[in-house]
Amino acid sequence: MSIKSTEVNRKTLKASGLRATNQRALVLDIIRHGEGHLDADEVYRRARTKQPTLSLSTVYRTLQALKKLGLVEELHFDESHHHYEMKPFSEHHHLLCLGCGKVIEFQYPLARHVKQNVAAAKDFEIVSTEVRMAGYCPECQQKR
Amino acid sequence: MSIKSTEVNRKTLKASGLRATNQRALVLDIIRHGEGHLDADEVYRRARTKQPTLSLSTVYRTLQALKKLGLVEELHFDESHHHYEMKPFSEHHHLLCLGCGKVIEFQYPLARHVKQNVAAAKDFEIVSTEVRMAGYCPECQQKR
DNA sequence: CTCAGTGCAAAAGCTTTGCATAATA
DNA sequence: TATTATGCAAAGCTTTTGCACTGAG
Repeated sequence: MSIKSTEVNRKTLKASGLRATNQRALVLDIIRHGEGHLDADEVYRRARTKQPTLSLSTVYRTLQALKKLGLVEELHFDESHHHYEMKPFSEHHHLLCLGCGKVIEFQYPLARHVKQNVAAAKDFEIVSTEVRMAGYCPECQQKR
Repeated sequence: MSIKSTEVNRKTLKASGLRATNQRALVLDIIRHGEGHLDADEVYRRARTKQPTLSLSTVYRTLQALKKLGLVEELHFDESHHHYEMKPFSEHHHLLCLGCGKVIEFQYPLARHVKQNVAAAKDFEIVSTEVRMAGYCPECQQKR
């Protein structure tokens, strides 16, 4: 974590009305640079390398706080735990490999169109859209 | 649970290579007529009214078995537990109300098209597609 | 008769919470 | 200084597992 990104994160936190603690700046930084989809435990393990006294409860509490602020998104891929990532400005979607668990993001430009259609048909005010696909990546296709 | 539906379920189970126990027939029946999205505990509670000795572990084990067979689908809507429903022949998708938690299913005919596009672009062999949207239903829009 | 399936109880994740202490604004 | 946040430990929920017993084929 660079000094600079810490600064940015502290500002983000303050702007959101939260106290800018080292723990929160660190968690935010890890998710920001997390490339993909970190679960709480992974965030915890990475954070401990920088700040060994940090507790898992703080990670969970921070994740909840960031989620509530809309800074971070909680994803439900697999069976038993959640993943977190920075909330994107352009919506993006996920491709999950059933063989190796790899997650690939993709853009899906038709999403807005679908959203409008469904909103009109169901009289729903739609806040978010997610397309999830599962299958086998090239590597795992060969293995089978 | 009618005699008839029990019969159907027993046949389904046998055809799948599982032993047709009363517990399994009952669980399958509950999901089949479950209108929407039952979690394990709800299946358990409903099942106990018919068969009070049934255990929660059996419900879980049956759910896993049915999922593995592809008869039942496990959904990941909210935070801490799963929902189950019969796997449809035509893919369908979900609209979740953030106000009241109601889940609405909808068809999305473009899914196949999207699937082909993504499969081609990513060289992925796609097994399943799910579109999930979250927002506010008409009732909850008024309340806000 | 044999083996798959069940019930019970205990364990195993993941996540949340109570409370005293520490740090921020 | 007045809160808000943290760490620790304990509890809570959902789900899984070991084992002896039961029931389906």
